Amino acid sequence: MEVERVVSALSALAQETRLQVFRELVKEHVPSGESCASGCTSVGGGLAAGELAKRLGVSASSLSFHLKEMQWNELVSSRKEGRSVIYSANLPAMQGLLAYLLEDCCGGACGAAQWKT
Amino acid sequence: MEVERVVSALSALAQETRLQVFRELVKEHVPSGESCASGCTSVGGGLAAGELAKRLGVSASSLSFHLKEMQWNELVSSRKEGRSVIYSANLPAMQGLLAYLLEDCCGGACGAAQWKT
DNA sequence: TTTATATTTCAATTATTGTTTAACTATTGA
DNA sequence: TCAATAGTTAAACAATAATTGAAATATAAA
Repeated sequence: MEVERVVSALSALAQETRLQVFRELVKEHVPSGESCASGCTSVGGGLAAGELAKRLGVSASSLSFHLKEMQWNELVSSRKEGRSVIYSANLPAMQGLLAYLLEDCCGGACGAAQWKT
Repeated sequence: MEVERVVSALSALAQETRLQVFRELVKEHVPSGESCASGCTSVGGGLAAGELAKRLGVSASSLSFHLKEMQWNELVSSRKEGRSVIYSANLPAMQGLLAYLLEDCCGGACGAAQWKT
């Protein structure tokens, strides 16, 4: 991963609303392959933009701005469902970012911290 | 770690010059307890502000601005040596940040990614 | 259809960041 | 002491980023 992309991805997380968005979406994540329990409303996991806005207490348009930023950086992806847009966390992207920081910014120097598998 | 501090630390890394500074400093890191090889100029590891500025090709004052930001976020620390100020990476802080992201932002969901010890 | 809901887009505005230049402080060495 | 070196600070400016409110788009429901 080149420094420029890393900086961009970090910027996408370095903002209160966006970090909260990511945390909410991780909570709602449903591992691919697994089906969710009965009563589950959003097949495939994720949250509608409106639900996110409600939970975080931000305006729809402000949230939309932030989601766009995160999507550009591939931290989240979206799908349309009815009249909602469901956003979900892109965990592999986060893994990639963490792997870079661990390897390139902690290096061998960060003895205790290792990436397992 | 509370979200606010995490956002602040991420912001400190989410900038080209500052990320490069951190990478340079990690390269120059000398694990505490270990002494460096003969010919080693900077006992304790780290780099002088001027040397950093030269390597990254930024002005002294601009670098100083960025170093202050990083120091505020405890990503680097400094000591005075003669008329130089030697900066070094604060790896435990980086570890803490990565631990937070791994646990709170990848959660159980980030199956493959684990923090070892 | 018409109306209501969900979300995005745009323009205007405000707030936050980063760069530059010049002045300032501290330390060393002639 | 005086000049040179190493860094920091502060003010002015430029560039980016975030919020707001209104208008636009798309889908669903009456």
